[in-house]
Amino acid sequence: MTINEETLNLQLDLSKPLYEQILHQIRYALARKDLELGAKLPSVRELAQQLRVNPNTVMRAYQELNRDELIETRRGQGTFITTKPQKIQHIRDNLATEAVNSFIDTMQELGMSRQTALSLLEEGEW
Amino acid sequence: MTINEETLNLQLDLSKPLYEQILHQIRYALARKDLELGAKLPSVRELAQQLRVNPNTVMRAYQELNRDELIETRRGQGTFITTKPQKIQHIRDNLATEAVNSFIDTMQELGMSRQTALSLLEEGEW
Amino acid sequence: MTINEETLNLQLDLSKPLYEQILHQIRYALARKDLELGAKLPSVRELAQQLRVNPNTVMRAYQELNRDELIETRRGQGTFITTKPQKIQHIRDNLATEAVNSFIDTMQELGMSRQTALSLLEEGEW
Amino acid sequence: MTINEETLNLQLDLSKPLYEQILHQIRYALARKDLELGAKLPSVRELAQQLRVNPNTVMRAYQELNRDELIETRRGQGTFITTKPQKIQHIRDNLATEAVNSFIDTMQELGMSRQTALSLLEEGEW
DNA sequence: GTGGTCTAGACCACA
DNA sequence: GTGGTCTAGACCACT
Repeated sequence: MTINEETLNLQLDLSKPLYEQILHQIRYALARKDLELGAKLPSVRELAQQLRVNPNTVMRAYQELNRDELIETRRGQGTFITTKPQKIQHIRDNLATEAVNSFIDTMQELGMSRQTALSLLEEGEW
Repeated sequence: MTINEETLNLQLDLSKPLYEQILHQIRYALARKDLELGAKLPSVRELAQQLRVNPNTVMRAYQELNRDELIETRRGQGTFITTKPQKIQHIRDNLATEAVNSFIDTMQELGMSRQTALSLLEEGEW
Repeated sequence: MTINEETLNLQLDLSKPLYEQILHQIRYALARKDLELGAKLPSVRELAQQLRVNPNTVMRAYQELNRDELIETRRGQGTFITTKPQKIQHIRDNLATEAVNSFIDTMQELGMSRQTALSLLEEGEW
Repeated sequence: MTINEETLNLQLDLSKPLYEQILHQIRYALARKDLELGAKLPSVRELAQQLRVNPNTVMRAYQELNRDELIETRRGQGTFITTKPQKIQHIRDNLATEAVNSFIDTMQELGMSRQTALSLLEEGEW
């Protein structure tokens, strides 16, 4: 029912924007359906302390997740994962579609045929 | 033998770094093998004027392409596309590999199987 | 843990490209292993003020060091020396090899024997 | 008695300043004592045509050699190599000393001992 | 005319 | 406060 920093297992690379990394990793954990609906997330301060980053940095990530209604902040109670499975499904679909489109766009920008692109993908390591 | 702005057909979005867009678009045009080896690119000032950006912005893009030896600048003469086809092939391979890896990484981050990923790609619009 | 301008002790000659001199001197200080790994360099603005040059000039030097991964810049935090000793060793080896090759090339271009070159070196002031 | 472009055998890299390359190569050929004292050099126009560069570029190189009195331009007659062997010896010594000092400086800038520098040189390919 | 360096100063992104 | 992008405009180096 309560998610700790260990479960999130956030890995930060100091050379890249921290709030984007936190945002990205929580968003993908949600999309992967690894996290229980309605569960409580660590508080901003708590997470900030554990990650050794400025609370504003964590707050900014939470705010963006809030905007997408993937999480819900209840004043005085804390921050919780949405209870609406369709929100999760929605973001999952979006991220997948975005990845697909981006891949197709890039291959087209390189002037590669669908054929070629697929065969390159086959060769890739999964 | 001389490439004009029309051939490059650069499209700029003012909300993103301009020099990166110029860099990206010329790089992909080269990787697509659309441009003749050894051909002369528009001068820094000329392209800047046509794109309505500052010459320094164009120069920064050119300098980065120079670093990768995709183009060659000759002071007093202008900027030219490399005459070494292997440099072009190299960047083409790199960009394709990068796209493939990035796609695979993202799908794995979403917990999707190779199977699912491929079927999503099949559905995509080419 | 923090490096100041005094430690770097940069000497600028206004008749040569400033950013190259800053780049050169920091690069050699790193190669000399005079600077602590992971230490914070002066901020772009701070160093610019102390050297009485434009911040862009300092930034350009920092960016090139960044490209070689000798330093790492973290937006909002500052600029730090790499923590990877192999990067430092690598640049040290490169700079030494370059000096050796350049010397040999020049002596050969003058048609001097290995013998003669070495004896000239012996006479030189160390 | 007359030196042609073949004897000079100039190799130009278009990506670097042309006049410097011409200057450098003639200067080193002289220092190497490869060229006969008093011999006639190709005319500015002739050399420019053969190298496919602008005559001004060749002229600039000749001017600098003139300044050092390594060559002598006689109006209406052409350009000739100096007849004074001491001028040639002088430039030879200068170029060698410069190479030696530059090598020593660089090694010192890398904090390397005379010992280390010499052993690196021994390893180098001659 | 072509590229290269530098400045002053504005405005944005991140912590 | 720290780095990043962009502009306008000056001056230099090379062909």
